[in-house]
Amino acid sequence: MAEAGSPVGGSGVARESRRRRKMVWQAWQEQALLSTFKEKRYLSFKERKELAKRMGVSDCRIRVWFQNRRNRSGEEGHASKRSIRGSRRLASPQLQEELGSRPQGRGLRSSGRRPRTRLTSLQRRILGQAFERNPRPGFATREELARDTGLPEDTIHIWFQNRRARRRHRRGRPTAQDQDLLASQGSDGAPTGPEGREREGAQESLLPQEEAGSTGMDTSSPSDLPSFCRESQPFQVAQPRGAGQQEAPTQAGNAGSLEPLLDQLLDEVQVEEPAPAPLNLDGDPGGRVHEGSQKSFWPQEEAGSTGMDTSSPSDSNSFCRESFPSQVAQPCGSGQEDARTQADSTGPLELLLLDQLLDEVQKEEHVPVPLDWGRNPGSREHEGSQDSLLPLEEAANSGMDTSIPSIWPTFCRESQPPQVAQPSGPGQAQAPTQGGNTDPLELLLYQLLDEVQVEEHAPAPLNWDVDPGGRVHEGSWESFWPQREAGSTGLDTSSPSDSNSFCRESQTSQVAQPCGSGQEDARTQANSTGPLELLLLDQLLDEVQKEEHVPAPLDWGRNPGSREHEGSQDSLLPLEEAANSGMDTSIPSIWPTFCRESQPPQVAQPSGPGKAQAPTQGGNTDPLELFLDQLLTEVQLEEQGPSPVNVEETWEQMDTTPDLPLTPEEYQTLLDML
DNA sequence: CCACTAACCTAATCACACC
DNA sequence: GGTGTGATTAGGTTAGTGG
Repeated sequence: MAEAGSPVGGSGVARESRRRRKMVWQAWQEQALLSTFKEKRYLSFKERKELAKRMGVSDCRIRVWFQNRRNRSGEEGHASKRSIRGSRRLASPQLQEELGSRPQGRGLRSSGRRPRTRLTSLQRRILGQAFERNPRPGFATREELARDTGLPEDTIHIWFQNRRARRRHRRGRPTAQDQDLLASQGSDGAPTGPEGREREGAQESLLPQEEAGSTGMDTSSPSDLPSFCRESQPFQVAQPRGAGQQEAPTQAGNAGSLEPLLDQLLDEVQVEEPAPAPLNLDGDPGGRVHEGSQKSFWPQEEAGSTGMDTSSPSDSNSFCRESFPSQVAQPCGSGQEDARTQADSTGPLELLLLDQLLDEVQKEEHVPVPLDWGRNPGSREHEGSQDSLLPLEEAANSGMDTSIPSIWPTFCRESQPPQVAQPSGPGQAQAPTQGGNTDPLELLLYQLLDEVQVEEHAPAPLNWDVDPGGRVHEGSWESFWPQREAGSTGLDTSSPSDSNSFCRESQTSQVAQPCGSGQEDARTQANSTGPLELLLLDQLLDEVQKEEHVPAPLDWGRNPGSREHEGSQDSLLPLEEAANSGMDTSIPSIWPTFCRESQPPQVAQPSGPGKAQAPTQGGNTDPLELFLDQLLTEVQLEEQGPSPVNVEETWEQMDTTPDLPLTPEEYQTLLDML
């Protein structure tokens, strides 16, 4: 979501955090929050959603803010927040009720709560498996799961909280043995605090044998090695402390009977595959956690070397750290660690077989087991929350574009405002095929690009009305409530249903947030899920488009320079400046880049490399492919050694392709950019 | 270093669906 | 009514940021 607030963490190369990027409220936002808080200390789900929508942030931010605010303003009418544990409850509902500040009093009416999410078996399975791997997923992992399941990240978060709580509850307090063990590890039994947390994580992680045993497994088997061992996660040692171990995978068991067994089996299959990244000792199996791992960042230099704009404001680091959903299809699993290790180590077939086995055991009939559903969310489309997902048919009946590639889950399509989800938008995936191009590389390129685009360009309609003209960012609280203003701009301000909105929300974070852990995600995923060529060629297309003064909306997902304007108000590019930079400013600035994208760029595209946007008519001797291959080769050669590209020679070759009217100078420029 | 505070945690509880 | 589980709460901790 294009949150109107700004992220913090712009200074220097900050570490990637397992946490959601910290929000820095703008003055007007804070004013809005305070004002609302004065009136109501508790917001119903709808109110929260509404406020979030108006403020251009996700509602979980609102929830957290109110949570913290209540917690810190106890003196305003509450018993001290420092009240002892036992009396904790006295300060809550009843007191709130007395104060009359809680809307529903005891027992929130259903209308005041988020509609209960009904998880499908598949979603449960996904989450369950993720939980097995890591009961405390970090933000990035939760985002991954959110994408995989089609659930809001917030819901994922809550699910994990509940799951942990219930597991603890079922296990009961640590046994004397456990306590002895813990004591031997220097724990003091406190449930919280740095040591407490660490120990708690250890506690969870030290129980698997017991659980494995309870499932009837041979606990002496090497396969019982905790997942953190298999994942080379010495979190008990390497994890500094506190939340640092949140991502540390534990192999705490599933309370179920057969499921853990099968999950374990799945793990073993994975273990048999190539060894997991052993270098990631920072608690992130795939280097995703970024806890001290330089590699896990999107290094400026790397970005620069790819031609990305690395001159972005200091904030760029932080906004890049933001949630970043991997724009490219992710492998299944709990998180990015899967994206890197599991993706490599677990074949879809294995997942399929095991999933099927799981299905049979669970007698979950009629649940389609997608082949590598992690990469093909389309299979999951119908698996989403019943409350929140709009059935495809319904979406189609409502006039929505349902032809968007299956990579985009239903909730995404749902969020595509009709005026946005036009054929030429993300749906460009069809363009090449419509053009009759049968070139496999190009088709692949288009396909992958479109899938990436579709994910990257998920619209955040909820928030556009917040800032139709960028005014919201000017800090006027008075002008903040935007509904009517948005309406006056002609934007669709019709309030979506709650379920829709929170679905959209789950995705907006994927959209507007440029690229978060993301930047590297985009890159690594591109690397991991697509051919290397994709990245290079994609970049090339970007540059060509820029060169030709064609905005490259398709790629802002990989181009922080352009994506910045989606996020914080600090990074909004004035129209003027945008115009000067060659951007298409004929479209209202509020309309995200991908909207401009819907103005068929492929039509306006001149010939040449830029025509990659449009299907070529050629056959196997497709000039685009020749051209791109040539460039790719040259780029690779250039990377390998100092041997300069022979422009003239290349040009001669290119010259044989009638559709590439680049001059040698232009071509050289192109190469330079690469 | 310290204050501030968003993000996160646990524990308890509510609310609702399902049996 | 019991159970399971998603959602919410209070109260506390963690960690990033800025003074």
